[in-house]
Amino acid sequence: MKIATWNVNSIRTRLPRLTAWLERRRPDVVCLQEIKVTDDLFPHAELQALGYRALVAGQQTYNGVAILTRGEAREVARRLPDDDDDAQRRLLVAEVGGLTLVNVYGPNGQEVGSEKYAYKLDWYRRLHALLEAGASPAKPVVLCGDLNIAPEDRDVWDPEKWRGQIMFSDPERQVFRDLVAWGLRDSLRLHREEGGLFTWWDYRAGAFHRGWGLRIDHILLSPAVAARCTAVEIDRDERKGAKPSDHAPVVATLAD
DNA sequence: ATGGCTACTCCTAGTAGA
Repeated sequence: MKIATWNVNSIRTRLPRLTAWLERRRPDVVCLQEIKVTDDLFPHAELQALGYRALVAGQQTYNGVAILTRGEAREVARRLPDDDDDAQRRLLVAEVGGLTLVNVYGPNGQEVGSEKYAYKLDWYRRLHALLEAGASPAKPVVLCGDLNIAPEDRDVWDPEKWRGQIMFSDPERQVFRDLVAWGLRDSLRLHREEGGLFTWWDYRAGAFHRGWGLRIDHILLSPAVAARCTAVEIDRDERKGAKPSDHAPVVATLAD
């Protein structure tokens, strides 16, 4: 079973690349972030043609998450407990293939100390509360998505330049450690120890070419799932070529 | 030294992303 996460930065703009990648990769489950489309305009037909059904928590212009599956999926939650109906669409929880799958698009935070930064930290506090109340690390849990947090120095192209900056500030890194402490493993680090494994590169300044990236997209697994995880890959080729997302997909393979 | 792109919108400038 292959589980993937990809911030596509607009599913409508990215549809040709998404469908080509799905045909080539054939993942069983795909968590998408930043689909930037309302539920009624989600491209169900194009994805159904490739054998995927979709759960969608969409929003106009900003945010929006979806889960694509080849098999059955049951929606469990589409917002944090204390979010109201028009809250930012950043969460989708489903039961898929015996797993509790938590698809996360973490707030960016804009700038350390800003209102959006406070929202980011509070959003993660509430996500942690959701996990505490509604899930157990003793069960098969997959939490994945664009967390907008680079957890360690080796996850940043220039840690000294980034230290204290958005996505790499100490409170944000603590958020990531809190998720791990709750009972999740950073799946990529089960297999790879080296630095330079990035999932996002700024569109500007030729950042991809220069290797100026961050690892902010993650697949976290509870121990029972981690034990089945045989490989984790970053499809960095998806950052190349015409009209790429600024994020690359991450794909975890689980043994049956 | 700075910013360098992309995608969105009751669109052609402003906001946001990260």
